Amino acid sequence: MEDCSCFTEKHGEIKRKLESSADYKNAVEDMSKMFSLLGDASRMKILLALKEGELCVYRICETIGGKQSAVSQHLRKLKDNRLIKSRKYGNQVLYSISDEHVVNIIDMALQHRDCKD
Amino acid sequence: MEDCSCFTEKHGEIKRKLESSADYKNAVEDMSKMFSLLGDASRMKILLALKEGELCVYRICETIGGKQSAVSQHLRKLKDNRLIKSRKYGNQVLYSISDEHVVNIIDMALQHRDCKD
DNA sequence: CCATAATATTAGCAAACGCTAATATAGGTG
DNA sequence: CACCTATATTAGCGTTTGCTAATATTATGG
Repeated sequence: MEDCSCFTEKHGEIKRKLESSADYKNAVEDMSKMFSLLGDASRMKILLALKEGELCVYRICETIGGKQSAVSQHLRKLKDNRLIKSRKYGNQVLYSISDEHVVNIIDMALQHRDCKD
Repeated sequence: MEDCSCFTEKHGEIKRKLESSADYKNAVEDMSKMFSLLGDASRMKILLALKEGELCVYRICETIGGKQSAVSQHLRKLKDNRLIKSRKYGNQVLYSISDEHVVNIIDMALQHRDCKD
């Protein structure tokens, strides 16, 4: 346990950063927060739909097959964390993906999935 | 609502797939499952540590500052979902990242984070 | 074998989460 | 203004999640 050779200098660096770098700790929090938002099937469906272009709430519900209230709550979370943005259009609100990184991450996950089949 | 112009052919395609393609539905489930695993700060720390090379459980605990039991449970989840793999080395078990896609996704998220600062 | 070290597992609990149903808000139209 | 449509918000509930503490398992060394 003391002579455990698996622990390298690079691991020590991570340990140090996790212990004393507020910046690194924030990065970890932010990343896991973002992933937890992607980690829900309903929100993933919403993002997959919005990847094809902006949509109003009603159409999102229709596309993913969810109730308006639930969808609205998901949209708020996604928007609060800047994964999506919205604009008003008359009576309705049009949502779209705000961050291309998100698209890239989802695409990469899709690829990842495809490779396994 | 009926004449809503935001809904395009591509959205319709997503809708159709979500309704009738078992494959697509599975992909959505798998992706969100994987993201939910990344969506926990403790597990993210573990993966960041393992990104630097394989580690035994004791050292993982030390690196991320977590209790053995909790870490062990996280490791099991990560392993069950093939994000990490393990090999026995005498008394101990060495864990490492099993899927390079995971590394890529984390790296991309790190980039994403850095851009925001 | 026995003792110890490393890891895994289990039960129980508190917090977080996602959903539903109900209600509120706000814009568009007669 | 009154009404209707689109969206947002809230409260309440059942489920899931991650943690701790305790216990079990497995391997090594005397």
